[in-house]
Amino acid sequence: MAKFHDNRLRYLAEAIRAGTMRAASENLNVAPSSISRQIAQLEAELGVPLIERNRSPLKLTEAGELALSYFREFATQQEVFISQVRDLRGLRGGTVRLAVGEALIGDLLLDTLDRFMSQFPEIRVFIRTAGTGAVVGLVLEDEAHMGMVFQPEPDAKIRVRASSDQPMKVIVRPGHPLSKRGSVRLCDLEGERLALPEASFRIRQVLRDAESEEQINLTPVLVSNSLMVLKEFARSGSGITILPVIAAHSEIADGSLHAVPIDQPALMHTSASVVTRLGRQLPVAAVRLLQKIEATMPFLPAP
Amino acid sequence: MAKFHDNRLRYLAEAIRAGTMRAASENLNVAPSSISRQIAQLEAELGVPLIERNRSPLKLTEAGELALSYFREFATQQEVFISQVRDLRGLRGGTVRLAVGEALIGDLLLDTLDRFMSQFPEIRVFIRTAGTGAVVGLVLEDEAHMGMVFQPEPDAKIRVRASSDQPMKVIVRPGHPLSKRGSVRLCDLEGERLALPEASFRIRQVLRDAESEEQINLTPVLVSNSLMVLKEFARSGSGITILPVIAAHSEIADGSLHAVPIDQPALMHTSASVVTRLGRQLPVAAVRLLQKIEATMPFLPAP
DNA sequence: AATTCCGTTGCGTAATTCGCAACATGGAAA
DNA sequence: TTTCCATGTTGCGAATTACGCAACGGAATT
Repeated sequence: MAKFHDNRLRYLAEAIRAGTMRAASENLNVAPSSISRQIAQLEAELGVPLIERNRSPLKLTEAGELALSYFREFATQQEVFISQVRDLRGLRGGTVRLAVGEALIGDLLLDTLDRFMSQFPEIRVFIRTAGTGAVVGLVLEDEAHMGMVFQPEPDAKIRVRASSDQPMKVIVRPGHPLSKRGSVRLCDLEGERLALPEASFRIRQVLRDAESEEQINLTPVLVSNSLMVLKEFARSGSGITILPVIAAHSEIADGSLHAVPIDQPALMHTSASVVTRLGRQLPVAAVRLLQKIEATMPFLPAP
Repeated sequence: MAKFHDNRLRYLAEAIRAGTMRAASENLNVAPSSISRQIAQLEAELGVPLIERNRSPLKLTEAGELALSYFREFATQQEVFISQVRDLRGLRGGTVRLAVGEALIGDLLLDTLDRFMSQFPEIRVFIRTAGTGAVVGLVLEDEAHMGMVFQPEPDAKIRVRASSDQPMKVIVRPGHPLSKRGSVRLCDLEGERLALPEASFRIRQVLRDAESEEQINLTPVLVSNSLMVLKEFARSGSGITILPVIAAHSEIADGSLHAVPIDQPALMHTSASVVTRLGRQLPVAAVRLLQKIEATMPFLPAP
């Protein structure tokens, strides 16, 4: 009977992640020879090559892909198990790895995170911010337990645990002519000095869809990869920007910015979601954080 | 980081299954000392006792239950993985373990199984017959990949993959007075000489529910744990019996027995189901058999 | 009180895995 | 083309780990 000493697969996974066996050997603090041997031995046991030889960076064969996804499943299961045991011992520790889209990393999230961490002081939290696509990738590869993203594209391997409406609105300085209006249409903005995120941002993609539906073309005068810059641009009165409300939550709350609804279906029905990989069990610590987020933030449980 | 050399958990699982470490040591062909040591070491790594000492047969602690169910998950995942690799190598082999309720083990199943086995000659099939409850138990403990049962009780951990209506009917010899009628009511049978399965059979339990709804009491003159005996009793003309139609499928098809519908909701809406453990992935071989069963037998895909 | 079956522990042995070093190979730069 | 650098692979001795055998202590049964 095969004995998949977990090291075999772990070495394989790290070798792929790092690109070369030698890099993996440093990350894992083992000799390169061990990596090579264990992978070769695993191939012998399975009777199938797992990596394509004579290539750099390392590339998996079809069987290798199977092995890697099996290892990921195995690893998350083990993580859940040891987490449950720890919890049963009364040790309330644990680790949560969270990936957050740029638009959502604001006071709203940080406040609930603060409360969470003071309620469970032993739980360590890792937060990684990235673009929507990268966040989804981190979740799919089990490098993050949960992801919080704005308007993720539907994906069969992604499970939406919670989601809340986050319409995109025009963000203006109080006193700006537009701030008087109850709502604006997209074409009303054509004359305005507009600041927008870079084209890679999901916010921008959603906006582009709306533009083509309205058959107009918005050309920004300022483009940035920092939402802070966009908001500062609006606050200074130099012009306006368009963001999901959560991205400017605190500024809207303290009155330094004002949000005007846009009368455009594609922009009104956007939402922010908490997502996990489909089929993945979460460690106890992650479950607690998820519950906290569902309870504290204006998120509604998914159907 | 913990290294759960799979042996540790395998020894624990077998020790529990067998009841004592010594019995497990014989089943696994290892010294009893190894069993004891590996379990002790696992406990040390986890920091939690897994079995209650000074007890015979061995009993798991709460953490032990966690460990065992983790091991089961791990084992089925590994099985799926090696099965996928085998399949990818072009070796069409594999093993399917099937648990079948007594009422369903008839020509219908055996014929489709025959066709399946000649289409995939390299796949080995294990069939185990048992009562409805035992079949469900085998599925829940991963000792069978799939179970085929008559009217299983709803269970949160059980997933119904397919199911077909299998009403219970009166089984009589052709020419019997009842065989002329299009349907009978339960009270019509009170005077008849009746043969029924033992009280432990699910068939009998369903029937009992129907009796109390109609407020009558059927007393059999013959009780057996063999459905064959009941059918022979009816065929000889000594009396009648009540069975789901699938249990007498071949006899009804060749005309040696006749089935008369019973006008009683609880008996008309019974069904037979193919079930698996919720969340369990199936090896390729098992998937193939499942597809065959869905396609060939009068089963409809579950919603 | 004697017996039996159980789990546990000490100790020497066998099997795996590892690190170090030398070797083979392939692609990029000179 | 040749040189050179980084990578994967293999040989060998050391370290770690799992194992079998035998003896021991405890609990239940006869």
